[in-house]
Amino acid sequence: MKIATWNVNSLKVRMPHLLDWLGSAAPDVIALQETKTEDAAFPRAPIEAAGWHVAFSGQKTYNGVALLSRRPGSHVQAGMPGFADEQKRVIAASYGDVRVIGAYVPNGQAVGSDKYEYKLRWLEAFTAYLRSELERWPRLVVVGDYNIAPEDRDVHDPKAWEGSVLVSPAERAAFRGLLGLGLHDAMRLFAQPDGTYTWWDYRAAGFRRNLGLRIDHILASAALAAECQACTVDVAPRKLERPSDHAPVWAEFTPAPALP
DNA sequence: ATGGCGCGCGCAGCGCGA
Repeated sequence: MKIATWNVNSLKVRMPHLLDWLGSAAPDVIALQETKTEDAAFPRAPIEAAGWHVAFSGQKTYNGVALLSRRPGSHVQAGMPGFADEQKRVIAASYGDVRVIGAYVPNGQAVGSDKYEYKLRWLEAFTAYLRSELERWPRLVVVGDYNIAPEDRDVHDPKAWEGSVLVSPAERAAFRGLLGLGLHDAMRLFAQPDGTYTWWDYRAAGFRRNLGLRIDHILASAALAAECQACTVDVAPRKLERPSDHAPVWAEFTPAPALP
């Protein structure tokens, strides 16, 4: 089972890139972030015409998440129960016994800002939510734009970024808290080249110079981490005309064959 | 990298992203 995540930075604008990538990469499930589309205007037709089932939770202009899958999901849930939030940032569905949660973690804008405080509160609620989801769904994958670069090796210039939003100690502690639930960073299950990132600033030729951050992640519960065969960033779509500033990330999970 | 771009909204220029 191939599970992917991609912050598309506007689903409407990125539709051609998305459909191309779905065709070539052929994931079973992909989580999208920053669809920036209210539900009534969600462009289901071209997606369904390409053979995908969809679940989505969006709003005008900002945020918005979706799950696209080859087979229909069950137990679809938007948002986190018990955390009232106008901002559409979470959607979950199950595919067989595999639970997939797609998340768009708040950016936080600047350390100490109201948006940063909201980010930390949000991450606290997310941690509690994942704890309860793990109890119900031991085969859990949590994917999305976490807006956190977990370690210095996930940052092109750790000195320049030190202490700023996306790398601040409190954000990194929150990320470690997610790992502490028993989730595993799928990318780190395999050796990766130095300078493996998932986001590059549009400005200053950030991508060409590989001035990036690794902030999009696939976290897998122990049961699924044991079945993870690969995890990769596909930078190809970032090279296209009018790209998203994020690249898709995917992981392949294959259960061990049953003993004879 | 002080910013530089790209998005939505809406028709000018601003808020936001990371």
